[in-house]
Amino acid sequence: MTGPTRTDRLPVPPGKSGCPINLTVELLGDRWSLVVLRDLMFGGHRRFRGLLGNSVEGIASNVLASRLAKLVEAGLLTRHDDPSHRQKIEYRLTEAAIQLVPVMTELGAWGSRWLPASRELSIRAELLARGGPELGERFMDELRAVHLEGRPQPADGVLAELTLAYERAAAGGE
Amino acid sequence: MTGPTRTDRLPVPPGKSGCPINLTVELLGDRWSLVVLRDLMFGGHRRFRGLLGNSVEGIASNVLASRLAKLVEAGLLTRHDDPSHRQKIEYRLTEAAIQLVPVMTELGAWGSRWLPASRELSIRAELLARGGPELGERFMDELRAVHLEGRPQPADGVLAELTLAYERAAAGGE
DNA sequence: TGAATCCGATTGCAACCGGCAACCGGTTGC
DNA sequence: GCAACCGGTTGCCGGTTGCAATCGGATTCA
Repeated sequence: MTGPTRTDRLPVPPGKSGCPINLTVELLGDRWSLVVLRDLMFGGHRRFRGLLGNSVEGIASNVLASRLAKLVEAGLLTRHDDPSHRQKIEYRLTEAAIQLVPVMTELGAWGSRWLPASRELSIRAELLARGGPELGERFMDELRAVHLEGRPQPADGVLAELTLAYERAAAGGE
Repeated sequence: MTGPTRTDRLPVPPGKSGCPINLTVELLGDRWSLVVLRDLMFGGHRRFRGLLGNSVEGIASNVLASRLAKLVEAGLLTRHDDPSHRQKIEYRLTEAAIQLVPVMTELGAWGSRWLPASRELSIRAELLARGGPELGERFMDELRAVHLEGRPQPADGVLAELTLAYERAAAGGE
């Protein structure tokens, strides 16, 4: 149930180039879009303040606001009010965003191979890459359960495994 | 023979974040870097004028110049003088850039699924994605032969197959 | 010898984007 | 009532980007 049919395609206004790589770069090729999506996928944060403060890189609030708006408009995120707290807004990944998991996996694998990534953070990326498409599918199913169906984050899921491995490395390696 | 060892790592000046995804986005997450690499991989162009004029999107010459310089400095491209023509300069992919093939594959697959990519150009992306890691490895070996060892572009290689499929689609579909 | 052409860029200019810090109105818990 | 917290907004500024014109050198051709 992962392959979209024709009607699943997002209604994006036509650019000049029909090249799929170029279109993806036009949409996500900036300093922050993929970082925001990364934090929504792996960081567990789903609200403005969480995304603002807890990322390692320190995005500015105006940039975060504009990126969230752009990603919502592009159909990669949805906004959800929290009924218990009128001001709290949750951003959830859509199916299109969840299907970016393989892209993230490859980006992470490449970066951990060729760029000076920290060992702890590389471990998550390498685990995910080594797990192959099967692990990716499991992770995507987990994201679907949480972001599309609103289920709680499972304590024994893929993300928990990755985080555990990261924390073990951070504790043991430093 | 594709996994780099420790000494293969590029000497990139340390940023603030050790996250492999963020580092990759910092390096390649702009409007043009991946497009230039795409044209070097799939377009067959290896010189300034070819990259300037033959891409669908129309990059400006100053931006192309600065991207090429950045990619050379980052270790993703190398410059080669043409002995027969002192002004002609060939840009060739390095091993690090060649290993971006899986990233390109996933970006193309995602874009062709979720963005309004043209059918002809999507066909190449989908063929490459459907070929799985085996086709990716074949393509990377082909790129190694051409860009690292200086061999001529094989007429029966992966790129030729993809281009043929694209041309068939362009001719038959329009 | 000279002119046309091609080569990899560079320059000047305007628009835009990102980083920074201060601030906003509304909501919640105490 | 009040401090803390919520998702943002505003203004400022420097760097980056897009765009068009142009550059000096190298090659080709007559």
